Amino acid sequence: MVRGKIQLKRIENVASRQVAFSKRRNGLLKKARELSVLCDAEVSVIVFSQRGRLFEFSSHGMPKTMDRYYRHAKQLQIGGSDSDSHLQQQKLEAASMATKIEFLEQSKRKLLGQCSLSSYSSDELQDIASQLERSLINVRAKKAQLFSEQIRELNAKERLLLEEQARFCEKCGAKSWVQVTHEQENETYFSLSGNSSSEVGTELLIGLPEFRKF
Amino acid sequence: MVRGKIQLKRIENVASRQVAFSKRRNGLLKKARELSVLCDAEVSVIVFSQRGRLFEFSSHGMPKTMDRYYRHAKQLQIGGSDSDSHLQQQKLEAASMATKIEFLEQSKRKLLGQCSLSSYSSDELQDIASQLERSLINVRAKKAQLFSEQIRELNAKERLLLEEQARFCEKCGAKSWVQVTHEQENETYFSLSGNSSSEVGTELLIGLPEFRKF
DNA sequence: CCCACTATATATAAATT
DNA sequence: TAATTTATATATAGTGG
Repeated sequence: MVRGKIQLKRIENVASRQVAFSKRRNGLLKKARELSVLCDAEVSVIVFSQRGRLFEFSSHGMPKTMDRYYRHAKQLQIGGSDSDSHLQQQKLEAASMATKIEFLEQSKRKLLGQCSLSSYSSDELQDIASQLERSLINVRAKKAQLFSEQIRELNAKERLLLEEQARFCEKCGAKSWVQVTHEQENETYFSLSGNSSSEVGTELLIGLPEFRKF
Repeated sequence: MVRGKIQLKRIENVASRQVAFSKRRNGLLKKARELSVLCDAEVSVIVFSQRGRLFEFSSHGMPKTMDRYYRHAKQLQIGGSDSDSHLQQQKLEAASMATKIEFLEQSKRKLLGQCSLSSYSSDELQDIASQLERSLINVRAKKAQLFSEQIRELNAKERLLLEEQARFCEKCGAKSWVQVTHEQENETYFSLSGNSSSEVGTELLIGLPEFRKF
């Protein structure tokens, strides 16, 4: 900008960088305010300095803008299904993927220390990843099967108990409280045990620790 | 700025306003990019035009920055918390979460293996792998917890049945077949439900060959 | 960290095409 | 409607407090 064009790359000198940050940050926020006022637009700017200090401008309030941003993104995804929108979808997905990768990179530092898989080749790591995927499916299937068996056993036993109890009741001419409640709740409790394992993906993502926080 | 200072107020002429919006919007986004690159800062800009079109810049990914913003705001809030700022926090959190959901759902398919992962670096693949690993654990824990709860319910019900039946037996002076078999098998079948449910999955998983590799 | 100065690069309002 | 030009306002790197 002055006395020598700047290069569009990180300023290496720390002091210069800090000064430039201060000036340009103010400039950016000023421009943002001008844009919002002059052109009647909704503008939000978020800036984090290297040391984590927050600077912001928001013409309509940050939550409102963030909310609108979310709704806009959602709309784009739902959008029509012409031939062209497929390309857009691809682009969106690619962008999302990059975003997701950033998330993973970020959460790595937070949640895990560095382990030493970095010596593996890309292909090897890909193999590991897909293997883990298959493992997940196998494990889930196996576990589901095991638990389902247990539950089936319990159900069978309970049926026996109920039948026997029914016989007792017949003899005694009374109806037990337990029998009544069981009839009410049986359906709800055991509907899960028979489901398939094909929806691994959804559950997997939902299970992400970072994701849970929100 | 040119040929007459601008006033910091809405441009009334519609055409002029739109032209100004286009130019200033580009300028703002450029400045934002420059700030992020030159000063190594995390910068996000969201602009909605009057007609609702979205323009954005985000140096580190919009969800990440929104997430960081939310967490930062939350931190600040710890000091004084009036009822209004709490509501705003809720909204912020919701918006942040929703955006994150959007991005995660969009990228779900790709991450879970339908695209070739070979274009990613070793580190990135490592992230994905360990994320899957941790996700696996979470999913497993959740499932185990769910099933354990079911089993615990069943056990509780069965105890009730048995007690009631015992009372019947007392009256009738007989011992039922079901009661006998239950006494034999109770230990084996139901040992899971008594102790902590979180360990069920781990034991299961460690026993599987696929998991050992990681 | 912020302020002030200055020389220059950039941004942009308005006119033109 | 959008690109190009022009003239001027603004932003800002470098410098010194």
